Amino acid sequence: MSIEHSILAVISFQPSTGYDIKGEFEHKAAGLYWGLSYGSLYPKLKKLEEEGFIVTIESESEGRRKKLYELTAKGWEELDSWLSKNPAPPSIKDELFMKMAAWHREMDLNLLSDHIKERRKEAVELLDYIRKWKQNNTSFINDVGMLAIRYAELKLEAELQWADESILAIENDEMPAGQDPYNLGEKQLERRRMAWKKDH
Amino acid sequence: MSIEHSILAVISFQPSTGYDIKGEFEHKAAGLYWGLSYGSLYPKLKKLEEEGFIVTIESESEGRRKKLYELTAKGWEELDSWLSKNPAPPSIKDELFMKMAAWHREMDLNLLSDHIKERRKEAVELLDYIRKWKQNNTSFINDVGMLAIRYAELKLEAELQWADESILAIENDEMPAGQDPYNLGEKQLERRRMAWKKDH
DNA sequence: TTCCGCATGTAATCTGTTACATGATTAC
DNA sequence: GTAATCATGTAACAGATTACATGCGGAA
Repeated sequence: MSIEHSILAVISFQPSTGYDIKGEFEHKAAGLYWGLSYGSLYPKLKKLEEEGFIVTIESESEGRRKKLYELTAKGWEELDSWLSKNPAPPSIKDELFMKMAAWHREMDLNLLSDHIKERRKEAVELLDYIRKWKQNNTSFINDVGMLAIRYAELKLEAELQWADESILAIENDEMPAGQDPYNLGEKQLERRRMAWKKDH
Repeated sequence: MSIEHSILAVISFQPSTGYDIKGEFEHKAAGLYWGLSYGSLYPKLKKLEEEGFIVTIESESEGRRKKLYELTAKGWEELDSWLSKNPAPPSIKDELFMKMAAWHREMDLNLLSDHIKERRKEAVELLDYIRKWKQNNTSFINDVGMLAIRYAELKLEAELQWADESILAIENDEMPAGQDPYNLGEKQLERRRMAWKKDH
């Protein structure tokens, strides 16, 4: 039920429309927590209203069709109870990690270093965005929020450090030594050759 | 199609059964890349075989029913092509981050520090697991794989550092200053009180 | 002989996205 | 006047999980 709670969290900052909420997930969050699409957002808002966690406090204002949602007492209680519960461990899906784990001897290392450079670029951009955000004098960020931003910053700095180290290692051919007790690396090459012969 | 590729990647290490693959995602990966359930694994293996990326090389061996899958030439090609493509940016879903962003003045900070301590504990365990893994002399890890492990290590170390910093900050009441240009913090408390009065 | 690990699979369900449909307001 | 942004919503589809169903082999 985590997405529903995130919606309650966004509304807790200030009464918001579905559109506002989507924006909050798109920009502020940029890569730090997950996004959501209108296709799931609007049905969920409807459900949260039916269940009494939120209410529409404004509708069809100034000729323009819009619904501003606000938390009810029940909504605040639910938010507090969610905040109190131990958060689930982070779930990370990192294709770069998977690809490195699967990288094999016949793959060009320059390709990998391109991937890492690209990742580095993304990290620099995000880091830049976050650093501006925390002193833009526009967003509401309380002291705990600052701790959260520091969390994101440290992780990105670690990513950057790793990227620099790794690019250097690849370019200077100073890769760390692996381990291969059953000689699977050699067997892998052999299996590849076999597959090739068989299928061609 | 990323999960399918991860399956090909696991088989590339050595011919594997569905059960083996599940295990690889469960243990080795522990929090570093995503898991998958039998409910999606077996249908995908079937599909990959139908499409000619993998073949069954052994079946019903030693009386026991089992299927060992191996990559075909087409499978190796698909794997190489996937490795060559720029990996998608990592997707992170971190409830702790969301909760901190939503933390408000009426919430007890000791609860938050408990959450962070729990997170710290998880990070220590994972770090310990990874450090043992990279010198267990049992797993096949090549030089690029070592780079991947270093990646995970650095991120976990950053997490640890942040946790220590943050717990200290909370306990010594030395929280970083936030920003609140529109005084939303005060308004939030007022909105809470209003909701309470209205609904009770 | 009973439990645990190995091993495969399906059906119901849940959760979310993409693409589509609609329309008002605002900035250029 | 026209493009971008604000704004809400649905239907078809994609993707994955949970729970269930089955059964062998080895260890205690």
